[in-house]
Amino acid sequence: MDINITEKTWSSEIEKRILNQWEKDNIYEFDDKNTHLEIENYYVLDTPPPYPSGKPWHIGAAAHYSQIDMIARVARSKGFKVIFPIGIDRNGIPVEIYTEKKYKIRMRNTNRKEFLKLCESTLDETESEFVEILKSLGISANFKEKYHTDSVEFRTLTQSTFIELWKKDLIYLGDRPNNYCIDCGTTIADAEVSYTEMETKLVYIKFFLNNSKDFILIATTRPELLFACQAIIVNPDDERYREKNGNTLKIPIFEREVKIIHHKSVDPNFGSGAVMVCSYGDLNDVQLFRELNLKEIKSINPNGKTTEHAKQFSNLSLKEARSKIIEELKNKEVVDRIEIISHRTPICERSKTPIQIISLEDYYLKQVDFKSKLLEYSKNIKFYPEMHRQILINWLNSVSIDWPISRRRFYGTEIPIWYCKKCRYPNIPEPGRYYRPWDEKPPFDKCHICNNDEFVGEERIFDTWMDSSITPLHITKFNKNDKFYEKAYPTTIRAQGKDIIRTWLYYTLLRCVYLTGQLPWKSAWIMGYGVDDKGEKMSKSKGNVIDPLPVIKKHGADTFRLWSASEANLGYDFRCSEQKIINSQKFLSKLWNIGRFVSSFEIIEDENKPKKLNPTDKWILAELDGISKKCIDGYNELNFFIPSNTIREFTWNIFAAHYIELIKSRVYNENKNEDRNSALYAIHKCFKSILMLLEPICPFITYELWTKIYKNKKIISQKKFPEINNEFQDMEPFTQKIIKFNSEIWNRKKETISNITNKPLSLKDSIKIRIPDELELFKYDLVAMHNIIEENKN
RNA sequence: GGAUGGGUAGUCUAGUGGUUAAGAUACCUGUCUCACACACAGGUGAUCGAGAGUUCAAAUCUCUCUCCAUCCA
Repeated sequence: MDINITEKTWSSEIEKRILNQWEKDNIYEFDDKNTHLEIENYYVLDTPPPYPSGKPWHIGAAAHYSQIDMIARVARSKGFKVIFPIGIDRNGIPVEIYTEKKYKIRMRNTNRKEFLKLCESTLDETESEFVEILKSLGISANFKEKYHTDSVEFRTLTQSTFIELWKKDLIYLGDRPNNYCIDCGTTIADAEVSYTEMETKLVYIKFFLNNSKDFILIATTRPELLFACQAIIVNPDDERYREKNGNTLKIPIFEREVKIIHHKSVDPNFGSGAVMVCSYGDLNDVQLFRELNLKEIKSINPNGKTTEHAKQFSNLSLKEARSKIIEELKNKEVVDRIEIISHRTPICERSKTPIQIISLEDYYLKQVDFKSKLLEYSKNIKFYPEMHRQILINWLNSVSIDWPISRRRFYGTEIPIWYCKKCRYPNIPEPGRYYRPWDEKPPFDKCHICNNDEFVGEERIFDTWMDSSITPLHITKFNKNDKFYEKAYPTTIRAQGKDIIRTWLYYTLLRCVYLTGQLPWKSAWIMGYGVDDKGEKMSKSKGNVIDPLPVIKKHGADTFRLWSASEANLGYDFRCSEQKIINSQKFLSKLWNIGRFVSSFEIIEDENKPKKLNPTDKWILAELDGISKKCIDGYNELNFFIPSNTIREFTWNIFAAHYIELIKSRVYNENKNEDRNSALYAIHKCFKSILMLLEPICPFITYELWTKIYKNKKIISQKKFPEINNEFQDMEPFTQKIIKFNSEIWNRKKETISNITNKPLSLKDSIKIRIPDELELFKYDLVAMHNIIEENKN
């Protein structure tokens, strides 16, 4: 009866040793050789390639990856061969901005090759650290085949698939107004725009009716665009302006005439009820220019300066132009008043700069025409949880322009195009290798159109979503290993956060359906985000972001994983508080100590199951069946909230609190009789099941306890969930009765003051009480547990 | 303005028609009881956001309102 485990608490220090052991045993071997074509049941995960330069890392993201790993472990427990790739997303603006800051340089003033090198080394540094965190969390991904979205291989795929889409006539060059970030110097897609409330001046300007002293007031938040005004619109129902339709007004300073036009989109209650339409103040202006057939006046250059149309105010930054124009308006006494209002402003998601709308030539991928088809396709995706399907549907319904895919940046996959110097025709190379048109000669001699032999390489790169929208193709070896691709595609599941449904999920759907005619995945698992302790989203601007690194270091991976599982209900946001994390750690300690207790008794395996089981043991086995089913049901829904809380509740509040106390006298009994064996059988059966059920959530502690007590590595090599046979189902109703009776006795002892010690009775003191008839079956264990001296039945 | 999710003890979370609304944490009182003081036992604490309706029965279904979070105009 020795305790085999000496340490009194579970320490996360042990995790490092276990990780080494796993690496040595190569326990995820299949994952490493994922070209086993003879194996039938693949489970392919399409996981989010994390972007390594966003620091500090987000605690919600760490929880996210922990849970993705649980998906993989559940699949293994169900007997699937799991393909769990891990990619690192390295393309894009964040690393460029980070590098600019780090070296105090500007991208556009730096040699392109030099700049790319600096970005690469920045990424290498942060990546290795980042991968270590993922590994230390116990992520069972295939790190040996880790991929990078900026590798030659991946970029080849991005370019090849682009060329395929080009050949399908799905890409075109368009000169149209679009979201533009002055700071990043590039066009950006709607999906990359976010919004913030900003205080701004609402300027009331007098516009005079032609050659009269009558004027009407125009309220605008964009006075700097005055010179690009092409119309004034008013609501047709607005009494003030009903008569003015078709009249002309003179633009102050610039002395140009514009018409007043009725339009129902004007809110008469905002400002003065008269709105100037400029190219372009916002997306509404874009729509009005199209609808009213107005002639565009280019107001802002790509460098963020006013154009020559601004006359004496040209070549000024928007801020300068704004203040100078307001000043001049004041001088001319045409400013009626200025109000400060709070205004929802679109900003660049990456640089947080207000978005401008300007016209530039960019490449577009058609998507508007394909919307309804995608809606149809998406019906065949199973969503975990179902409620988040709506986010995709809403986004699909709101897509109104095609996807601009070209970016005027450096660190990304190059657009593989060479323009003929003579006829300007964009020549496209054959797919199959990685091209850098700004740095290399074209792989052809003559222009396809005019036979000229001089070319200019395209300098722009792709939107990074062009890379990450093909992860399902990359991981299934699309166009590389047809046999493997046939088996692995469509993948089993896409796991991601709900915040990137309109980007990553949507773009992947679009591109993969275009390229393969099939859905990229059978199901999509959508996680909510980690919010702060007040329930608000974490963001750098609010300053409430929690860095997971110190938390993981302090409490350990299993604690962190258990916390994440028991805090985050499927698809819902979850709060992050250290107190909750500490609670998870306490449970692991409890489990560890139950393990110490269990480990001190000999093991009776299933093949030696005693013929006759004691009722108490039957009862706990019945209870075990019940909670096993609940856990497995939760796992089937990929909702780790259910098993984590169910296991905790059972282990702590039933198994430890009641069952173990009930059987102590039998298992401590020196006589190795049948009753003792019955208890030993049941206690090990329960404990093994607890470990098996908890393994996907807490792989470290379950591995350690299993190998220590059961002296084999079955929990890893032969992973399975417990079988449920409902053998003793009729015992389940006793649970509440046993708990109630035990509680009664503990209460009674507490209320009774001992004559000897003058204190309440200790739990081991004897007590006179009558055992109710309904608990007659458990009499032996109850008497021993509470030291009951039975009262005679009258 | 629209969409989605939510409002349950001081705090967090479970609970989709049926006995005294569950758990965690915090707080209070005891106990070092041979696995565990990161523990054990006990206790205080909720008119289940507001109002109306359906029903024998509502935290749970319907409607209206209100507040919060997130996303989109």
